[in-house]
Amino acid sequence: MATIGDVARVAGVSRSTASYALSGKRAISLEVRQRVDEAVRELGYTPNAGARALATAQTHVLGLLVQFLEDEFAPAMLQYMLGVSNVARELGYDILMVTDPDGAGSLERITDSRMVDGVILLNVADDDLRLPVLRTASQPSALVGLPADCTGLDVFDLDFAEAGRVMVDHLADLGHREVVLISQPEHVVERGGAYVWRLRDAALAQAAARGVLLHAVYGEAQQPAVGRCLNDVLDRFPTSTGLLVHNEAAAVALPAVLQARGLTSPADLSVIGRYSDEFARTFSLPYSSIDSAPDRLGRMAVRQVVRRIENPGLHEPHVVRFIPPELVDRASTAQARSR
Amino acid sequence: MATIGDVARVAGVSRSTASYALSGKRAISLEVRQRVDEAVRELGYTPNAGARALATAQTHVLGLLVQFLEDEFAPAMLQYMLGVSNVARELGYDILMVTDPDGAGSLERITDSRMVDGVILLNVADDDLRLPVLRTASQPSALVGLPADCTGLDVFDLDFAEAGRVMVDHLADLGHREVVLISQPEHVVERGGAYVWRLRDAALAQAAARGVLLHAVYGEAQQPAVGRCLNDVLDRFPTSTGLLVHNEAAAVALPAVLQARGLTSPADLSVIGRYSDEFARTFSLPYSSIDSAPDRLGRMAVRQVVRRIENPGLHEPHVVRFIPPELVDRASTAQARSR
DNA sequence: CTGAAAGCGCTTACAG
DNA sequence: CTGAAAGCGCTTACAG
Repeated sequence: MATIGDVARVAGVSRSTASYALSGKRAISLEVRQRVDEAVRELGYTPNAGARALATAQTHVLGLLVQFLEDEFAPAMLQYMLGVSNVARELGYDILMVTDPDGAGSLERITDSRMVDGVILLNVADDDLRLPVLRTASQPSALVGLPADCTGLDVFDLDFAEAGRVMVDHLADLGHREVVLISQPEHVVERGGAYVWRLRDAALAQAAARGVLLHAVYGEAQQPAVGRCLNDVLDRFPTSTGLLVHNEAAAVALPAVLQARGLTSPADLSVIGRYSDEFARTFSLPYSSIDSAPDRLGRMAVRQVVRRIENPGLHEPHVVRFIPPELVDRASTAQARSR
Repeated sequence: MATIGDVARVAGVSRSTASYALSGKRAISLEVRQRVDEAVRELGYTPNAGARALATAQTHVLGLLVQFLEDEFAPAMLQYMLGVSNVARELGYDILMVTDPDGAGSLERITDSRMVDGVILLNVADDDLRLPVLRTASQPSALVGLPADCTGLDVFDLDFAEAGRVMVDHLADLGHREVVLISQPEHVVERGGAYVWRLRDAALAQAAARGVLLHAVYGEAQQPAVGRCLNDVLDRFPTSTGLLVHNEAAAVALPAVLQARGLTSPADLSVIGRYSDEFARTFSLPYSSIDSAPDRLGRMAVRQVVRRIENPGLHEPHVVRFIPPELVDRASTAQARSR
């Protein structure tokens, strides 16, 4: 493999001149620049990333920490990963993907060894073990998901509380008086998935305020439990006219369950989910939904990390940014009537 | 951040001794080893990955090239990615994930700049633009998926031809005389997805040999086209008693379609899919299937690349390895009867 | 506008 | 069993 020394020799200049000609960091005579460019072409020269990283203390790599947990629906995570990866590439960064179940350990490893310039954390838990590591790391980072303590962290998340209110308001406005909310499995909450109760508690409060009876239940994440759970809920709350689905696996399973019971939405049941547009397309989900906007959140997180990486001077205060929920109407809700 | 120089100073030894004490590459007195270990702990020392890569010409990073194409079902790719990522970690490698649509360009970039020690390619096309790049790269690589020309490449794939035969045999043995095969969208074939016709052609040949009338049709990859297509197929071939689904999106959509038409499997229709166990679980697919074994293929590919990386001496011939299809019985097939 | 030199943080022959 | 030194391939002050 050709080195910059080879380029310099072929172009008949010093290594520093060759380097500057390539980086454009100082003025170079047209003639020299052309000779260098020519040498680069001739040799097929590409700078060695490791050497550059060592010299500049910048790897142009971002760590992406994902966890695939049993009680979460894996395909939903993919959306976030792709969002992050695509934006990173636009901004000139590569992605080191870490799927290790021992997130904290891996995080420490990739930051301490300076493999990455910054880090993006997905599926953040309330009391995430990775956060202490992150706070002592010297690289900037951003979270997608809200932990209990945001001190010293940049955090991006959907405003789940507002999402809960929007869902309830939407059905209340249509005259629904009894509604069921199916959340993620209870285990997700125990593990620190605060978004579950953030949405649920706000929904409950709003329901109370609007005079709506809201039954909040935990769902399941894997089949066949999901299907059973949905049937169970429909059996237990026969007079409910609305269904809020804060659970991707349940949303995916719902069409078959409704069909089996001879129910149609919105005629028999008004349904609102919470998933991205892309997700709805992939699984052909016919329900209106609060857009979880994974691409947008991924984009915000990456941008923020890159800003901090590239402007080490500015010590801007850390931000906690909630994006407002948007209801994508797929005509799965209607005026309430009894089932 | 502490360097090995700091460690050496604190331990009162030379940098080389500190380095050897850590790598274990030469005998070190117990006392010195302890002093070095103590210094490492005290300073929280972690070797700088870039510097090590420069010195050893090994990054311990593997490139993982994935493409998310419109006409493929994204969640199916995830299985392969996780398989690769997990095995890589077991073997001490990190994953640089590249999702760039310009696979060839990205591949050249990460190999030429020596960001990776080796490369794993997913969704390989018959005439894949990335292959010429791979052949000139100095790092070893492995493909999951069979291209037209395997020269100089290590290739791992499911034996799709045999899979087609197994599917047909299974139904033929049960007395089915007319069967439909739904493949991936035609566009996948045009793009070079040879696995589609490898399975189809073998299925057609076997069907002819067994006296089975096999209708081979292309499916769709996205809703709502998938559902329409399935209904269409069931309308067009009303006397078929078996359905072979070589199309993840169609498999996911099938339960709802059958239910809507009042059909049950296997009573009304014997169904065999082709997807992994994990996929079946995630989507609650009740159909027997040829296991696509993404984890196993990922594991084989990574192992092979790592073997080549770590034994640069042995110039073993390249391998093209097909794994034999296994039918996972989920009781969705039965003796043929007319619909 | 260009060059010689130092330095980034490691590893590993070479010497003793 | 240990150390001094060279080298991996870049970048970037320092000098002219």
